[in-house]
Amino acid sequence: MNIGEAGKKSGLSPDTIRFYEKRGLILSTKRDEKGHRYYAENDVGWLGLLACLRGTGMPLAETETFTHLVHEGEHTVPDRIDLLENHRKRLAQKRAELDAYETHLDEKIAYYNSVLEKQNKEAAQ
Amino acid sequence: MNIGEAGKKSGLSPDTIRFYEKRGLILSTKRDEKGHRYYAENDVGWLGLLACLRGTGMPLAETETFTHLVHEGEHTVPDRIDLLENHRKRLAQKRAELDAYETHLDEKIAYYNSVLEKQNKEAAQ
DNA sequence: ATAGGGGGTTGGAGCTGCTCTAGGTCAATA
DNA sequence: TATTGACCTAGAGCAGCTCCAACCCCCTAT
Repeated sequence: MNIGEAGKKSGLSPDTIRFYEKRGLILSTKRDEKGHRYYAENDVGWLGLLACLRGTGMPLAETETFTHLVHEGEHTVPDRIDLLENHRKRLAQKRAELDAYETHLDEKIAYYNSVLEKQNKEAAQ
Repeated sequence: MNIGEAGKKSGLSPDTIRFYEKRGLILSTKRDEKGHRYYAENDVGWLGLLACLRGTGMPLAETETFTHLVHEGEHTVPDRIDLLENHRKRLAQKRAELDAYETHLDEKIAYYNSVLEKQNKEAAQ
């Protein structure tokens, strides 16, 4: 499939895929006779993983490290697990922070609604 | 309190606070006789709200809009509610995406652990 | 009294990670 | 045939910080 479809399936924009390719984050980068990139289902899986890692806040440099590990072969599996588990821990922290922010936001909305109610009451008098 | 303490309490770095000030996002920007910024408890509350909005992904431009509404006075309360509720909806979407990514990540880790186990079994033979 | 450390100030450069633009090729469609 | 649309490239632009140099002021220790 072409880069547009691969983008839709994986959740990355074509621009982002090309950018990642330059940075060495793409495992397979084949071209057809027109020079256009094409991807197999498998490749889209990899793109989806990149989307997942980046979308959960893994820095690009670390995503690069992970890609290198994958390139190096099966003996790097323990290192990959390490890297992903560290990332998962960070993600848990980030989620806790997000929860706190969400509560804060809800409280603010509730507060503004109470202000609005008070304003309406006063206007009715 | 000074900018360092205000930063710690609100979750923003002093650099970020100064940057927001340039962008017009800070309600109160008083200085002491040395030219140093100082903040009251109230101001820190506002900084904390900024941290919350930005930390949940509200674009800076929209945060600016919100600040302008606050400056304009109490009659903008309905607009503020609108803005915050739209943001909350976006946040819910973002959270759903994050949940999906987290599942994806966990699956990947589980997969790598199964690979590792298989490798260990083969090595033991 | 002076040297060092720890806080603050400024303007501006640098960084990350996209995202968009200009200028081009090719294939199909009105 | 001309326009539409999807791809290509190199490189500029943008968001949102983050860091740096160069400076000021106050305090403590030598």
